[in-house]
Amino acid sequence: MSPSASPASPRRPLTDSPTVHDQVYDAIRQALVTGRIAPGVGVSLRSLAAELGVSPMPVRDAVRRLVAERALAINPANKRLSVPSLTAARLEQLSQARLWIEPELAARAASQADAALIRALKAIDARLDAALAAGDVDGYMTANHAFHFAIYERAEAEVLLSMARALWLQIGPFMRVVFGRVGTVGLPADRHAEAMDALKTGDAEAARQAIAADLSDGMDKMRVAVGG
Amino acid sequence: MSPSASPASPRRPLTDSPTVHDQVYDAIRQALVTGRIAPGVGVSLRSLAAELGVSPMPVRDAVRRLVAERALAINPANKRLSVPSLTAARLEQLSQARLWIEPELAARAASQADAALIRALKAIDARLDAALAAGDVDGYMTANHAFHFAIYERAEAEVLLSMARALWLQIGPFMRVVFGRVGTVGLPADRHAEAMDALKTGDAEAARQAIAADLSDGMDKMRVAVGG
DNA sequence: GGACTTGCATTGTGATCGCAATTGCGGGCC
DNA sequence: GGCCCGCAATTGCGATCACAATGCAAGTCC
Repeated sequence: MSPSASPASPRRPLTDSPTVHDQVYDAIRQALVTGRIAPGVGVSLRSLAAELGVSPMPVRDAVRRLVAERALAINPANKRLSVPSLTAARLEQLSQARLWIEPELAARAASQADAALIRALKAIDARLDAALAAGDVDGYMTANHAFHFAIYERAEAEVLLSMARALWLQIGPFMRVVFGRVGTVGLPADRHAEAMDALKTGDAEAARQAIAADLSDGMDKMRVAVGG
Repeated sequence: MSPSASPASPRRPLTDSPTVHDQVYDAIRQALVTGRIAPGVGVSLRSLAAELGVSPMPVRDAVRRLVAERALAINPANKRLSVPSLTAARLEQLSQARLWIEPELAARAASQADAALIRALKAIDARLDAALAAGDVDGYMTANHAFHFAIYERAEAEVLLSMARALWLQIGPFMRVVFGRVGTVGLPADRHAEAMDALKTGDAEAARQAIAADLSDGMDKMRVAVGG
């Protein structure tokens, strides 16, 4: 694979406003969340760089960042990197962490919510339903992510928010497994309606419960998809 | 800054077994935890590299890693990096996260504890007391860190363990503030004894309570040091 | 005398080069 | 025919170079 062999589609004006590093980071992040990089298989730094049309340097930086966020794993012996394998133990720990952090963020956001947030959430939820009806897995997952973090960002809790981001990044491959096996059907958005109601009335505890229930629903599905 | 130290020295004991990146990472990490880098002041990549006698490249990698772990912050405008400032909101969030994750790790470790662990903990606690008596702040903090993570590593929960590590890294500067103002006195190690007893008997709930109490003690002190 | 502007030094970023180590594979040997 | 050794390609790591942007400071003009 020669470095000058793929200027076809990935050759983009990468040097716009953000740095190349950020673009590479987002690209790999997206590839991870959408499951384009299968867990277990090893990927090489140079191949990624060639695929993105940049030098290995920003790729290395992005990979280090993702490794620090536990979204990528690196074999100590090989030094080769791969996606962490999906084990029941990992899923259980990630679920437990999410079940504490994310309801907390929702509860904090309840006191900060306003009409604009509710409107934005309704719009996102509409996109989510549309993607669900169309069987658009990527669209559903994007909208679901947007819905949750539109809430969480209102909590004004930067530390917890960054932890939630890291958890979503790690649990992305699991989500892909869910939709790959059981499909997008059977994932009701009722919890989202409950969450929006709670935010509208500023009820922190109700928001906490709604998000906790939403997470539990999704994680139960992941559990059956992974564990058996 | 004196880059004439050894910018091009071909043979250094640095290239032993671990990589230069890891050494730089550990060096900056230690500097952060021990408070050698004061919060708010900006540090430069090249100055760090010159100080460590390496090229800016592994320093950049290490800094990216630390930024991803929220141990360092980077100004979006300046692009210059600094230690995150110590705010009450940050401390409160970090405390809340620790209060959930670390007792959980202790509880999980309770079922895995054996005599060897207890012996190791006793040795660490002895070093801790010695440092406390001698007024050795660095020694105390090192021993305290070792005590907690000797327990946590027994939990066999890699995800939660890495989260705990990141939290300690972020809360390090706060700890330095505590010892800079109120000194090392008045930090009883009784909770450590409680924790060891709980681990010895395999009592998960007692271990959880002991670690939670230990954290609460320390964080109360940080709270008064920062907020008041 | 004070504020603005212009010049230089410094910083972060990205690319290319060189090096050591590991992997994969082909040929030679038993 | 199977196993083992050795060579080549690939990979990651670190250094150096080059460039754009920012910070700082001295000089200049009002």
